[in-house]
Amino acid sequence: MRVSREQVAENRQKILAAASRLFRERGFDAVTVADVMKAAGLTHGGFYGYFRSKDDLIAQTLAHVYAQGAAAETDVARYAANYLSPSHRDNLAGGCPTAALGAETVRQSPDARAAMANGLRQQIERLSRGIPGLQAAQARKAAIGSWSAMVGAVILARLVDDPALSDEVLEATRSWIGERNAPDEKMKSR
Amino acid sequence: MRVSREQVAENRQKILAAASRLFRERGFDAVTVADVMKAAGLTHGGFYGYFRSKDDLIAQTLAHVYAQGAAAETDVARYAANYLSPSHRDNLAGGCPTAALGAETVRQSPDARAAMANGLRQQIERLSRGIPGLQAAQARKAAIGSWSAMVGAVILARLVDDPALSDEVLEATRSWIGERNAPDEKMKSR
DNA sequence: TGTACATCAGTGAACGCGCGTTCACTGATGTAC
DNA sequence: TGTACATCAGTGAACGCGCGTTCACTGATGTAC
Repeated sequence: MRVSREQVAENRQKILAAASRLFRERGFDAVTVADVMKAAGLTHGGFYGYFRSKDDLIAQTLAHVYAQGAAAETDVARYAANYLSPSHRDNLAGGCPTAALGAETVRQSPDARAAMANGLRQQIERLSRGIPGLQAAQARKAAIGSWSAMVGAVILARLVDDPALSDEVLEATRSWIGERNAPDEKMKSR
Repeated sequence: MRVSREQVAENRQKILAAASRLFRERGFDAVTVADVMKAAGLTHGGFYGYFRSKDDLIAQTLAHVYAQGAAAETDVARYAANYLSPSHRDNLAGGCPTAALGAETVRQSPDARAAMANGLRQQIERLSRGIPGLQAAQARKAAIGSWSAMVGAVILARLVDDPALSDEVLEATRSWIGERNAPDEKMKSR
């Protein structure tokens, strides 16, 4: 049964949205083409009308998720407070794709890695603008360091099975980043 | 053909060593039981004499890799310089298991997560001792923050397809951590 | 210490099963007149 | 604008294939005397 052009465009978005959530939640390998199509309300046979292969879906999903993520610009401390919250840690499917999928992407196709790398460049620039009172080069360095710490902390907090330690990793990293990027408070901590 | 007790113990070590390298290099899902046994010089059928299942192998491999990793204690700056080097980034199979497998471990068995969590506790304590001139609570916080940044930076540097950006992520994070933990140099950077 | 037998580590064929992918078919949409 | 036909998005069965796991068998090791 053929479907209208608008429906095709809409189905494409549904597939990408479903893939985006499922990949983040379970990882690339554990999600099947049939899982994605079912979550998008379709059957698996139609998949190859939209994508050349599962690898193609992975690359396009990453490109899609970073293309729409031009989030509002805040300062690093506020951004980190949200990023390093327990609710973000517990929200795998809806959370940061870099924290959920970054480590697996090393072993994915060149297109998938390129999409992830673009997401990283975008994020470094966004965070650089959110660090006040520093020269551009210093701000960029602080953005990279802060982002590394945020991504690492969420990954560590997620793998830990002890809730107290998991909370501590988030909170300690948030505080540590804050001291580093807010010169006024830095002195008080000593 | 039966084999001596010593040979059994040695084979067990070979299987764990092979699994440890292969898992870090390709991830848990992409490595097959047959791959591991072949790398250990055995055939796949014998696997279930050593482990109850592939999940059991994963958990025991993680426990094994963290049990032997009681590395010498250095200060954080020196540790970070090694950890954030291009050679560590490029050495997936022989590098840090947390950076290679941490993100995937969220979706693994409780035993696997417990082994990873133990590795994290061990690492936090080790790094805490490597931060001079701070109270215990402050040193622990700095250890957690520094470790988050190291793990995050290696993951980001590995996924990026642009060598210059990858090097920059490592170097910026190394420098950023150094400024934070070495009070003398911190002032010069402003 | 030497011999006879029981044990069991390792082998490789075989098993279900689920995956990515293909394909003949269907019927609603889009187009030509 | 209405009608007739071509197009093609979606369906679901089917395909190889490789995976984790099982199992009957082999023959060297360990043990009892």
